[in-house]
Amino acid sequence: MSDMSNSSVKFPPQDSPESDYTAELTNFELSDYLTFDQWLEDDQAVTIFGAVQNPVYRANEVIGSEVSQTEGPSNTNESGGERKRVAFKTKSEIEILDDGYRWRKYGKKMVKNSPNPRNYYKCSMEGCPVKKRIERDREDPSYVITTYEGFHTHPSSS
DNA sequence: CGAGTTTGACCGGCGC
DNA sequence: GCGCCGGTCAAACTCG
Repeated sequence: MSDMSNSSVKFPPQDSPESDYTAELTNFELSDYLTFDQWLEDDQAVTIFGAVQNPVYRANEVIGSEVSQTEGPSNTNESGGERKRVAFKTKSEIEILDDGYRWRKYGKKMVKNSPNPRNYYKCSMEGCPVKKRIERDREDPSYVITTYEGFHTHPSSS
């Protein structure tokens, strides 16, 4: 499968109405093998998918803003353990989405509940605790589940 | 030559 | 206490 004539990452929102993605995320069913602390709200998801062609890039901005606003009023404020885990599903044929950051793959694991392997990425920048987990949907291989953990403390440099 | 990828091994938590 | 399962490490290899 190599129908990617464009070198740039292209997302299919143009092909389908964004409302379709909204419904997709709204009716998304959380699998048993997936345990996320938080999923993107419908509103955020809609904004993300309808704003740019690269939802991952938007997701990073959303995560950063959310953490900035969340930091402070926390009854369980761990010492320097501020990590935000956000996950969302995207319809894409490729799993390596260019979000403006450089990632280094540090592991691949085969989950039992899914015939597809799970890839573990970490930001190449040292001091950046951001980790990314990419996995394909078990029922819809056309969908890619991306999970971000933490947020970048440095500007994106592609 | 170096950064990044690959792959199996290792480890720690949890359930039984 | 043992086995399963998910996550990480690290040595070797590949590619630019």
